[in-house]
Amino acid sequence: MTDRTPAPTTGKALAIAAEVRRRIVDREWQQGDRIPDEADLAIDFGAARATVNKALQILADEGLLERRRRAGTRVAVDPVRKATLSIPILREQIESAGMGYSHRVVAMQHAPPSPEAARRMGIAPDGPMIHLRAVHYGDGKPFQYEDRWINPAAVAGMGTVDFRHVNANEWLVRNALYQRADVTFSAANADVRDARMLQTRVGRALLILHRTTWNDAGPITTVRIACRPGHEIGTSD
Amino acid sequence: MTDRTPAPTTGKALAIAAEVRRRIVDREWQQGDRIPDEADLAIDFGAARATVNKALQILADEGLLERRRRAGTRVAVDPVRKATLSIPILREQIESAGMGYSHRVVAMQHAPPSPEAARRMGIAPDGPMIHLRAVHYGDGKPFQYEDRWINPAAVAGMGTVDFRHVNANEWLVRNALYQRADVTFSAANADVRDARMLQTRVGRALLILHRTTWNDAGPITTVRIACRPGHEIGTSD
DNA sequence: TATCATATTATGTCTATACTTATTTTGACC
DNA sequence: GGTCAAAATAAGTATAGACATAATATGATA
Repeated sequence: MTDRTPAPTTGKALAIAAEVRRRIVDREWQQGDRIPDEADLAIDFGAARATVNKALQILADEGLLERRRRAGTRVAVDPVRKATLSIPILREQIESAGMGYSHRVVAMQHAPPSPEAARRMGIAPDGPMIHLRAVHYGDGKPFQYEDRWINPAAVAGMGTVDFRHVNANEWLVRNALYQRADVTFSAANADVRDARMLQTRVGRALLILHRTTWNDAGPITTVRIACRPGHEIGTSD
Repeated sequence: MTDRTPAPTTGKALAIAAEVRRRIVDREWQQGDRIPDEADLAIDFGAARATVNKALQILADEGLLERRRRAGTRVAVDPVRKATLSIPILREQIESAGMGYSHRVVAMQHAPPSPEAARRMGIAPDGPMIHLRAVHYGDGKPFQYEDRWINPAAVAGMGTVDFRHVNANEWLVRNALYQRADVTFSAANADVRDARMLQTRVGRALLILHRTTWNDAGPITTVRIACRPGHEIGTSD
């Protein structure tokens, strides 16, 4: 968090991107300004146009530039930069923190999805699904309580898996690659069940993460994850 | 094969990426497998190696492939795919929902940062900063309560701005481009002040967003945003 | 003056080639 | 068998050239 290399200058394209970024941040090129075209920049920087193109693409992806054919490249007026959020497998997170990971399935049954689960998956609440509730522990202390619905129709071979003994998240990550995912953050006061599972008081504010994934065959799984009190999830860019 | 175009496959590189993604998702190439090298794929797909390289880079960025020089390209064992989180300007969010936006500064003073603010900015809590508290409304109802510290040393010309009348977030977005940002999500029970500002009860679970930005000159601003009860922030990929 | 077809232009994309770099293979040598 | 240096290899990156495409600028026409 503390080391902040101002110029990650490995590679000519990245060096050019860094220099252009500096000019924008230092307001040499102001918001809304048209910047020189790729051909000119290529001459200025002594690089091929393809290299300049790559550099400017990077900055456009960051949201710092807006590019349109023929119209040229402009510094974005409202530079909404995007942060990348990666949700690692909890086991790895816990183990990389030097703690021992464990995991306990609290309940498992076959049932039609709850109205909310069906809404998140964007389907009618009819077909039977696997309903799983589990707690993840680090060094014996509860870290996350998950309430998950799994659509057996979405992945072949799911019928033979006993999710009472297999970590559902990890199995799904490895065996049911999704094509689209949806993640939302919210907050909720712990209800009786949340409080019991996470060993905290009813009413404590919990960070709630809803995650739903889909593939060709439809929704794969939707899960509500309640994080232990005080937990933070961060993205850095 | 060729008549099946379900994905927006404009561009040869994107088409190749889509096809490789399909092979992975359909498990023709399994996790951990080494896939053919760029030169072979270039022949298979009838493309230049640079084009295949671009396609595979996309998938590596998505987290679906792991690439190492000389060692080749493998399907990721734990395909942790990344979601992109973009935090738009609240005014735009509210106005695009067809609501009227307004904004009220509750307090503004010059003071050394709180210990927590200093910690988030990674500095010693000494120099004077601007401390601002404001509420953002949509159709007169409170949407977010923000508690912000601004470092006047980080941006030239900040001294002349009266943040009582200017939207600090928008001014900063336009005038203090950052080079690094840090965003974390957490949850908190509304304290007396949160509850008053957001017109809710003490103890309600609130989604809290901490956001800190830096440039060359050091930290620009750090803000704690308390969202109205029930608010969700989502990312989709 | 307004409208529409045409030319122009900046970015988008692909290609072929070349060279660089990290890593693994190999093989000589002890 | 073990060690280490050299060869081989696959990705990383850059380049010049080419054509495609979308948007703008221009000029002819009504």
